[in-house]
Amino acid sequence: MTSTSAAASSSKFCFNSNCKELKSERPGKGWRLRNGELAELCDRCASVFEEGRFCDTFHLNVGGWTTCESCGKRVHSGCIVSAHEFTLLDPGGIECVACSRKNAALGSISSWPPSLLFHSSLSERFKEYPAKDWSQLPGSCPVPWRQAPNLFSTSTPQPELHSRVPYEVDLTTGIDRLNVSDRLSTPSLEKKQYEEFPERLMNGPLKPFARDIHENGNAGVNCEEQHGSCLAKSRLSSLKEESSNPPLGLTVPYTSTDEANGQIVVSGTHLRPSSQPPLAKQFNSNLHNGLDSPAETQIRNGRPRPDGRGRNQLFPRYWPRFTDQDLQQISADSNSIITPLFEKMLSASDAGRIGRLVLPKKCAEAYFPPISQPEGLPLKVQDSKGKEWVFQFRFWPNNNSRMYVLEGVTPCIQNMQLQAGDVVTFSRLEPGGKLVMGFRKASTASASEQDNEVKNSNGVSTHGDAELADPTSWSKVDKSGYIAKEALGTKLAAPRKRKNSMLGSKSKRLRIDNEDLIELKLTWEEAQGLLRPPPNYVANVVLIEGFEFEEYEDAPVLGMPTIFATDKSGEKIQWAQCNDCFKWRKLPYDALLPSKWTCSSNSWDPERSLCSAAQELTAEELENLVPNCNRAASKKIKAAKREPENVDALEGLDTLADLAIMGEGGVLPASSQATTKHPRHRPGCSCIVCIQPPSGKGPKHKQTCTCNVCQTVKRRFRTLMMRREKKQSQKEAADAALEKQQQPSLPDKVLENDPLPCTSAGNSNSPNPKKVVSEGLDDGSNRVKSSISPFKGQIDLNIQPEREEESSPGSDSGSMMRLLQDATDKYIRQQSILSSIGEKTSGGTEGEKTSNTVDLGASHQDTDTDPPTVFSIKTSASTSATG
DNA sequence: ATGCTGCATGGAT
DNA sequence: TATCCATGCAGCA
Repeated sequence: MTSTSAAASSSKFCFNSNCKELKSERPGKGWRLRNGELAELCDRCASVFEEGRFCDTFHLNVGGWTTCESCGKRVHSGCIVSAHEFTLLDPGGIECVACSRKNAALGSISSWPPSLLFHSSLSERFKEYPAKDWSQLPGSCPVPWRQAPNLFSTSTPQPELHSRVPYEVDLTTGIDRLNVSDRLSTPSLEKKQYEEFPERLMNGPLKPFARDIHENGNAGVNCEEQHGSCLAKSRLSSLKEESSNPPLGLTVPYTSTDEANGQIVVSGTHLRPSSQPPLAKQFNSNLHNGLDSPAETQIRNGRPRPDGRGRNQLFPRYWPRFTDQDLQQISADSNSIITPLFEKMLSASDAGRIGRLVLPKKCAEAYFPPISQPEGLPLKVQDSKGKEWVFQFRFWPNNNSRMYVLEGVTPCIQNMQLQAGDVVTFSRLEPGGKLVMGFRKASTASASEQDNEVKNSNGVSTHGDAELADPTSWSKVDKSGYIAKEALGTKLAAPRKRKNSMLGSKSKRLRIDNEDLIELKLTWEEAQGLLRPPPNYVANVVLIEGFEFEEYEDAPVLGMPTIFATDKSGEKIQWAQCNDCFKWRKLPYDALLPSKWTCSSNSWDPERSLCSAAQELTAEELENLVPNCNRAASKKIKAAKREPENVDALEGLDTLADLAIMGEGGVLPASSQATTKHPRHRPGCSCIVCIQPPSGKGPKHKQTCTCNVCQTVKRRFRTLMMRREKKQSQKEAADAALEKQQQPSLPDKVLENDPLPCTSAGNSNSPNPKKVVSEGLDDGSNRVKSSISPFKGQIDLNIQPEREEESSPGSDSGSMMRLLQDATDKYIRQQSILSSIGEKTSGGTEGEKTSNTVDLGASHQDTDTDPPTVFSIKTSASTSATG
């Protein structure tokens, strides 16, 4: 057969053995051969085939004719050419396609495409040649015979076809889809498994999509039960292969939620009689009796389908949850049905400029054509707008496995305006089997989409803008740096960020991640800067080390980033940008803005309470304001390089900077770390990583240095301390409830000189940050340092607010910490003095005090000239974040 | 210098 | 443990 079929394309003559005509230059295509190729026919035979009269014309005198049990029509049931023209009936006999459809529409029992009979062989074949010959499947494939076992064992790869033929399933037949869907079925047919099947079926809220019939069953080509048992066995065996993973695709979150409300009906209840394959209804009826449905469900819903290796369970995160409205619209408009296949949340890499979308392996193997060559093949995908894209579907060898990617997705991604965190969905449009790519925005999903959205089973929540903007939601949001960053409006680079648990690793990559961690913490700090008091809430002002802090019992709101400045008259003001017109409006210095603010809310300046009002700030002035932060940093660095006094500056703050990083990250970064910029950092990034000159380069810093690095380090230090204090404060409050208060809050001096750091006995009900800090130093080394520190705040730089559960840096941390502490002590003392006299002295000082609210990246200013501000810290938030 | 390509790495599951 | 997959990165154009 192989040789025969091979002749299909090589011979000059029509493939019809009853015809001796020469093929034309562009021979007509007939039935699909077992090797996947299409029989090439002369024009006449092709025409006859197309009209469905091939067997009638050429095989009349050949055996194998059977009569349809319903209508009596004769069908050449033993012929590859007519394989799709009939279905096999359970009691025996056959039914022609028309009758099969009709009966299916009437709710008859399940039918299976005859091709399913070969599934075991098919899957077996795919097991051996997982990527062979599937490129042909997309084309019209009226017969399943190409999957015949002997073929599988002898078939030869045809990479040329793979690379030539874009994947676009022919609408006229569905067998290809059947193959697509079931090609992963496993071969073993164990009766035992079959017997288990119904039970398993009933276990879950299985409500498969009617459309599965399509997927399995070739668009209306009805095949009957007789094969069903066989098929079922085959499928059951597949299921069993996954038995180690009971959830399989059977109890599917979205199945349980879709049909009920019709939201995911994409392929089910929205079917129209006109287009809905009769089998659909039939299928549903099967569901009710629990037979066969699980497998169907699994397939239909894009649930895990066993692959040749028997390990093809799709992870829940890839389960399609819904089809976006556009897709549904397409479905409605085109009288077609959409079957969600899978979805994937875009990673930073996916959404990046490389244009490569990594496909989940199992999804790729389950729903995309098999590819044997790394080059893969072009894949046509239609987007939700109907626009067609051609991606290169290919793979890379990877650890004896494959990594599937779609290349060239950048235009599409951009067209859809997708970013990391957004979700792309892959569906199949029926009839036709065309791949359709939809999407779901992570942050701007439409209301309807949000409504439709089933709660994410894997816990990935899609935060809408509203949710983020909603102060009440803030408290629900994890107070991690990521969320904070998100809250700040910064796009999340990797929504499903891997847990950072590689501290101490020597790997460069891990070190980079450490830096990432640092940045995240800075982000938290930035988030603090955005916190605003809740409306009508009077904060408790706490003075800590000369700094005023506002404490809130309730969650503060996320305020809008503003630019603090001083106007020409010397008055302290701030600039805020309207969310609508983006004009900058001058506001009182103490104005507190909601996270979204528009001109209409500008009650301070009625003349500019409309977006139409001109902007007071000139472009030049604005330019001076906005980029100040980064410009100033670079200026300072440059200036420092020029200034001899800076060149030979003490290493104190340098050390402080390093140690602060170490403190954050838990390890002292290697010298190379400071030079390794994480890709996430962009020009203009003002985080500690980016503003640090490469190790060994850049200026040395004096204690009085006011460069950005020093300021940032100091600022961070303070923030850390504050967070620590707050946590301790809360802890103390809790402890206080249990312990007798032995002593009122101790004067600073007492604490300073208290050689016994264990001062829990001296707890005070009123939070005393200074004392709290010392109380929090339950680590032995910390205690020592605290006791020897002249620093009245008893701040131990070894504290890692974010890592309180972790031990302090390594054994050598002591000396480093001393250095750090020394530097910090000096610095803090200076700060205290400057603060107490209320002078606006060095920019560094002022910057220190304001940076937490001001240094918010692009929209915030360099802190040099900013007036003192207060920290807006939500006690509970801090606690939850650190605890 | 820049972007692309193919593969390697390693954390997460 | 094996596998997946996000991402880094060397080599190349």
